[in-house]
Amino acid sequence: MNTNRPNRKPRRLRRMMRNRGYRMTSAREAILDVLSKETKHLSAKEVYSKVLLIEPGTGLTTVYRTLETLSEMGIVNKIEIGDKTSRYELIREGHRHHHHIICTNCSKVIDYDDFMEEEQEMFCKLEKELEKKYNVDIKGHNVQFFAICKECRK
Amino acid sequence: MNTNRPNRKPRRLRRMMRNRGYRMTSAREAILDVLSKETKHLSAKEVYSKVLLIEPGTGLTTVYRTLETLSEMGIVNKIEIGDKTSRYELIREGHRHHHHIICTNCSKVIDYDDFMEEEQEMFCKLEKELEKKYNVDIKGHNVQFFAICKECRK
DNA sequence: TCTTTAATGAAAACGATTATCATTAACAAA
DNA sequence: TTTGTTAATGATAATCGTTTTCATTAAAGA
Repeated sequence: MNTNRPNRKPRRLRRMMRNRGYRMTSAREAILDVLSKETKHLSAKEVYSKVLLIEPGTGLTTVYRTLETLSEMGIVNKIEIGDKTSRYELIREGHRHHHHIICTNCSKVIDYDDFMEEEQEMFCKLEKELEKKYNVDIKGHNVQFFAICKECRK
Repeated sequence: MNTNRPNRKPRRLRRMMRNRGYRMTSAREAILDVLSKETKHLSAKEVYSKVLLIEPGTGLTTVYRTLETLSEMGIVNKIEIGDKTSRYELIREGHRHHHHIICTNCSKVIDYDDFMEEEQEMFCKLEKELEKKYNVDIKGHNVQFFAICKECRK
C-alpha cells in the first residue's frame, strides 16, 4: 500500500453531500468508500460488486442512481470508452485536467496529465477557430488514445 | 441538389465488396445507396428506415450486420458520441482524416478537417511520448468537441 | 441449370440502464 | 428521544440498442 492513510473515510465528500442537501445513507457511504479506495475507472457493475462487500443488500439501481448524482455534483467523472458501458472515477482533491489512454483489449483506462499545457494551448486555439467557422458554442472536449496496455502486450 | 451526379450508384463500393468475396445483395445495395446519399452520421435505426423506402422488407438485423461488415472493411466509419448509439458515415473517395464536433442537444455530428496538420503534428509527438512513458502501443485516437450547434443556439 | 453456402429476416436473447412503486430510514423539528 | 416528512432505497419490470439463433432464401461459381 502506498498511501499513508489507507482507511481514511472520505469525510470531505460526505460533508459536500450534506451541505448540498443530500442525505448521507449507508449505500452512498459505501459507494464513496469504494470509489475513494479505487484508482481505476469502474463500471457501475464493478462498483456494485465492491459495494456489496461493505454494505450487502445494496441494490444495483441505487448504485446507478448514486453514481449519476455524484456525477451531476461534480464529485465523480463519468466517461465513455466506446464499449457502451460508462465508467466512473472519483475526482480527487488537486485533481488535474487529464485525458485518457484506453486499452482496447482489457478496457483499462490510464489517466495522463503530462504535456497538458501544450495540449490545452492547442485546444484553446482550436476551439476558438472552430466556434467561429462552424458557428457553434463549444462546451468541452474529449480526447482518448486507443492502445494496447503494458500487461496486454505480453 | 448540389452534386452533379445525384443518382449515381456507388459502383466503386460494390466492386470493392465483390472483389473481397462478399455477395452483392439488394439489402447491401440499398444500405450503400442510403449511405452514399447521406452527409450526416446516421444511427442503425436511421439507416434502417431509409433503407425500407428503397428495399421494403429488409430487416434491422441485416442493417446492423451490414454496417458492421462495412465498418470492418474500412468502407464505413463507426463512431460513438456518448449516447450509447453508434453512428455510421461512409468513407468517401478523398476522405481526409478528421475529427468531430458533437451537438449535445440534437446529437448532430459535424466533421472538420481544418487545422489537422497542426493537430496531427501534436498528436504524433504526444503519442510517441505516451507510448514511452506508459509503455503502451497506441493504435489510434479519438478527438471530439462537445458543443451547441448553430440551429440549437437559436 | 444446379449446387453450395453466404446472407437474410423473424424472433428471442442479451446487457446496460432507467422507470415504477411500495417500503424504509435520514434528519429536522418538537 | 420521539416523531413527521419525504428523500432514498431496492425489487421488479420496462426500455433501448445490439447480437444471437436458426430455418429459409438467393447470390454466383460450376
